Amino acid sequence: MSRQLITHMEKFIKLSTEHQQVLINYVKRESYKKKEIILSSGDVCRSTYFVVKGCLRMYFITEKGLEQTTQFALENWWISDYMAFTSQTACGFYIQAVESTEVVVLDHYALERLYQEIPATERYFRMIYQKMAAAAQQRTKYFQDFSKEEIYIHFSKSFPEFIQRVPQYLIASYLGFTPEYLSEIRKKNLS
Amino acid sequence: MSRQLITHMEKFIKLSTEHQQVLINYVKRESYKKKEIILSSGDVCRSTYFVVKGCLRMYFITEKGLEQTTQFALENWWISDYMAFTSQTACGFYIQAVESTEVVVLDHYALERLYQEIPATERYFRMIYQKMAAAAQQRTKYFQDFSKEEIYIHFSKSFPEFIQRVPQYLIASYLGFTPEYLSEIRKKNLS
DNA sequence: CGCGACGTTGATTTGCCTCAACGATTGTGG
DNA sequence: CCACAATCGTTGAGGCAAATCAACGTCGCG
Repeated sequence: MSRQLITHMEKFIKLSTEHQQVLINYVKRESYKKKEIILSSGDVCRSTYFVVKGCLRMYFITEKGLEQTTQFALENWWISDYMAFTSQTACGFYIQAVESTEVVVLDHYALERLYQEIPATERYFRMIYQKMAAAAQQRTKYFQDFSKEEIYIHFSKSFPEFIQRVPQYLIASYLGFTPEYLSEIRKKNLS
Repeated sequence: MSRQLITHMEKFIKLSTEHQQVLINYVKRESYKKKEIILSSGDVCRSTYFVVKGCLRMYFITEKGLEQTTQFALENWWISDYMAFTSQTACGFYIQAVESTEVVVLDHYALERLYQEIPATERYFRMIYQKMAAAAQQRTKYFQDFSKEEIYIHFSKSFPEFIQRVPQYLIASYLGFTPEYLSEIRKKNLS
């Protein structure tokens, strides 16, 4: 149900039952199987996705032809290509289900209507984007401060659930190094 | 004057002259000389800064004791440690003037009042943070896709004004490599 | 004019990648 | 339910991009 999105929004703003109904009418629910592609590079990015259950990842294809993961989204996270979503143009990323995943889909047109009909949603997304900007600053800091080995150790302590749920080669791809090197790091740090 | 901030906001939202006055009463104007520190790591991050004229940079001190630049802010950009600003806690970055710089300062308390008194500001900042999130995604992509040499070439083409205004060792620090290596790249690519 | 900040150059070192090969585990069709 | 294939993780040899270290120009400013 879209209930979970409403619960999440109510951590930030109040929504009357009437407004909740408006919201529900504007969103879609979708399910994806493991490895299914939700959005392809080159498509117009019409939607932003809220993960209800499961895990998505965002990646792109490098000049050398490798998949490079840039983000994961677990439960209660939003994910999209925000540059392409904002301008409703072709996006430069893929979004794929890491596990079988249920999402709430909010498309650009519906969101603009929401902002008009429920001004409080403007506040909600202001806070969500603010958290994203903050997280990006922290991420930049860690990536510049630490060696690849330290990045892995820091990541595995900060987000142990990812180590459980996500295959190692995707972790490596996200952290910016090769599966081989990750393997070496793990051997050195076995506890 | 704070006029420039209002002009910037009016690219995104409408403000009555009355609201403009409210805004002006909530912000401060400040000037900083070249190399002056605006915010220190460890301070509570009470404000967000809008650059009217000049250039600021954000950096932190690495474990090895080096200054690592994470962001620049030219005219019409906002800058702050958004994690620390949101929670009103000690920040992990420094903000320093690269040139002599004039800013509009908006502190946390004033901003909360603004959101209440002028709901449209919520929309404005939603859009600003959304742009930041989008920019962070693009930046992550470039940094993972390109070699350091390609990063420099891409950066110097995308933001030629930085190459003019900002000393090379700060560019190097921002792009994540040493001044020596930057020098080598420049020699190879002189046109 | 002199000093400190900035940029350059070259020799050496290293963190991490590339490539290739081989186990282990998972999934799938017969 | 087994055989076989694909996917995933590990290991090791060799190589390269970029860092480190040290020394030396050069420019702008007090």
